Amino acid sequence: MRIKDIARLAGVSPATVSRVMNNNGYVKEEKREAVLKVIKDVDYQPNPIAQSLKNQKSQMLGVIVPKISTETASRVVAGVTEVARAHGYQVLIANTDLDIDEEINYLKFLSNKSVDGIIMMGTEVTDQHLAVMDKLIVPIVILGQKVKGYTSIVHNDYDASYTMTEYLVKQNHRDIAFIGVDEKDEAVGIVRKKAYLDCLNNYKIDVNDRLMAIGDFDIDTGYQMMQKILSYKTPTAVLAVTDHLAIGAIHALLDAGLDVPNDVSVVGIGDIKLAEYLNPPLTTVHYTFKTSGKMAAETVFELMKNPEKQGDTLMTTFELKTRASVRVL
Amino acid sequence: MRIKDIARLAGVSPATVSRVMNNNGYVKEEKREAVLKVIKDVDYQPNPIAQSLKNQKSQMLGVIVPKISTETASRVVAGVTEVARAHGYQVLIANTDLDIDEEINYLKFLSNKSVDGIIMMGTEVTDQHLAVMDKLIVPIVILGQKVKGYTSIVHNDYDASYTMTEYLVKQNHRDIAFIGVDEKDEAVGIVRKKAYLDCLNNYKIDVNDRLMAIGDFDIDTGYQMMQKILSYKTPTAVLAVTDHLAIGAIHALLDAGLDVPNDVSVVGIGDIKLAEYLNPPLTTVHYTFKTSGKMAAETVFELMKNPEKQGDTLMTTFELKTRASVRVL
DNA sequence: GACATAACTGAAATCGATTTCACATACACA
DNA sequence: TGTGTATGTGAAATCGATTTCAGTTATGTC
Repeated sequence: MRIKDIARLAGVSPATVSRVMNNNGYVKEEKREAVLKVIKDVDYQPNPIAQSLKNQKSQMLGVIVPKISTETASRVVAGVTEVARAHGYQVLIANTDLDIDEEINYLKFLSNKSVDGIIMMGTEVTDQHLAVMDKLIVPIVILGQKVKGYTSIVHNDYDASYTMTEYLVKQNHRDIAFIGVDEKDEAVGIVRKKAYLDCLNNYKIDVNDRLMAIGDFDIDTGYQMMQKILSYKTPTAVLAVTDHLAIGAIHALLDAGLDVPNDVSVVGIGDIKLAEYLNPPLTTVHYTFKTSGKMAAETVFELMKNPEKQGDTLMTTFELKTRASVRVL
Repeated sequence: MRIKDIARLAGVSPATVSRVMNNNGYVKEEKREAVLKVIKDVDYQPNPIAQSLKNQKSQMLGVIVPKISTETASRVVAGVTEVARAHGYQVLIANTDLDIDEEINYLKFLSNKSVDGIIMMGTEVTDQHLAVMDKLIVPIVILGQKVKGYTSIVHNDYDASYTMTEYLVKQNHRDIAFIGVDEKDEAVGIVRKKAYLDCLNNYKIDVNDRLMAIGDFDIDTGYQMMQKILSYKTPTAVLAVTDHLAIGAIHALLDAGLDVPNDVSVVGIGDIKLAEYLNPPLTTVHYTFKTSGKMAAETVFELMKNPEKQGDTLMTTFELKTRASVRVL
């Protein structure tokens, strides 16, 4: 069913049908009703692709995620889809599976008027990214990393990590181990570590390199890094920069015959869904990822109207979740 | 940059540029090179929307999910995107947030030649669904529920649940409580319960209604249902039809001063990522959701080539994961 | 050298909508 | 009764690609 068919059935021209559908221009009441009746009878829905071509907008938002199957990404996408739907938009998912080249390919592809706006959950933003982003004709919002000149929505990594560290200090911990990730990830790798270091310095606590370990994002890495630290010394507390790393650390401690939190306290960052159901329930920092997704989408719609507003950095809130994985010394 | 511009720059007609891009028809080697050079110089990428309109396919797959932020859904989507990418396809996410009306709206919208194939992760398939699905012109694959006349990919809910129950029986449990969900969800609500009942019957174990509770899908429900069962009697084992329900049950047991597994054994179904890191690690059934997503996508591509093949039911495998949450009596 | 066939090319039609433009009719006001 | 404005309508152009069709040139075969 094309608009031509509707026009024929209603005894009018395609132009009139279009006017009825889009509710603009003059249409005599009788004809309007005739058209609406036909539309209803045959359950006509206009071809969105033809509309996109003519209107020069696709009514689609592109979301580039490093790995859709993570809790963080899927919550962000949930937020984005919610806002998108409210604007009558669809969401196109570009799942890069942590492949940087794919990320750039998708940026190019999506930029190509195939979506009206892009939300990128970045881990690493390279010069290659910037080169492609510079040529983008649709607005883009970066989520999770701060990129100069582009609108970014960042989690308050510094304050979150600082608050978490400070919390341990205030529970009288002094031997606080650190399990982090590679510095390629600016927000998690660099910022969260800096906050840890700054906090220790502010409280005049010696920083001990051998109590610090760096690795990947997964639970296994948390386990191994914890083992590595234990082989040197048993700290009284451990700050892991993600909850998954914290889970790995807890298991390494348990396997080493230590009790959490009685022998060693452990905290994470992120507040994954199951954090409160772990044993012990994990003390961590709660980020509102779904809200970040909503913010990102709303900001993209903002930018679609006012492209010159590009460049702001918005910061999401966080909340300390104190649970049973920390002991007061 | 449109194809016309490329044509002008290369001194040929748009038709020739198209022939070069799509590698069909005759093009003299020199012209081909000239065109390719221009394409490369200006980094030309054809407008996918115009292509979709002309080619009558969008190179997009639509995925309707009840809730993208669940582990199951996001893993399925991960599988779908992987296969889609291999076929040069994009993935459109329709997140219904468990709203049945939205599900039907999306079906209508997507059917409208806006995607070339649909994958629906259904919970409940109503007559309204069927009415819309009947009119669909693009292939559809239903994931997680069996729907007559349509290609479905189902998890082997019956065998999984039966195997899980039988496992408990073989560990000499006889008082096996059951925590299920509403029957609106055919696969989880009906099939998994039937398997439990059949297994008990086959082993001549009396079924006790008061050891069975039905509710929603979340952890809290698991907690409450377990409390309800405990108020009647303390069973020796509990079968929860999802891992989340199992987690809720475990917490209710712990809060009631009972030990898992020494006082009560608990098993789930689904094997969420953290199942093995829970305390105790949860005995459950592992489903390959990402693989299901891949299968679904591959099947859709199959159906795009051979629409007459519609109607098959494919079953995914599962694997019993025996961990420490069960004790031998 | 004649004729068939292959190689090559671009103008124009097409996909399905929207919008401009030109034109027609109705209505108001002097 | 004329003139200006509001109302109403459809033919045709347009969005950016692909493809058919008709026509031209090159190549091969007898």
